[in-house]
Amino acid sequence: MDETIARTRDNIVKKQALTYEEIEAERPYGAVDRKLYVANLHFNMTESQLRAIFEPFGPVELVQLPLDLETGHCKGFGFVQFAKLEDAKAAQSLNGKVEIAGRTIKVGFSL
DNA sequence: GTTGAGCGTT
Repeated sequence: MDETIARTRDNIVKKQALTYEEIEAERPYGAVDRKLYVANLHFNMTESQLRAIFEPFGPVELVQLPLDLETGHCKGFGFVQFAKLEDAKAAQSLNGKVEIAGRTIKVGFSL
């Protein structure tokens, strides 16, 4: 009986681990529901600049600016992930309203 | 050292 319990426990552990990996596989870029896609950025925009723009809405968990490994510059778009969904929704209102380095940024939820 | 719609390397 003890062995059965131990085996069941192991199965539960493995099941949880598998489920976690499945989640990771389905969400390779993290919490997409709390992440905003920010486009029309100036090419020398940096993560700290981007963070500074969105932080007033709430805690920013993650800022990503995919870099072109050839030039080392950002591709002109990025991602801002908030700790709370409500903050992300509030920050979405910046779409078309904020101009940085002469360019009006686009803000929308990540795909 | 340039460009300009779009959804990402870890």
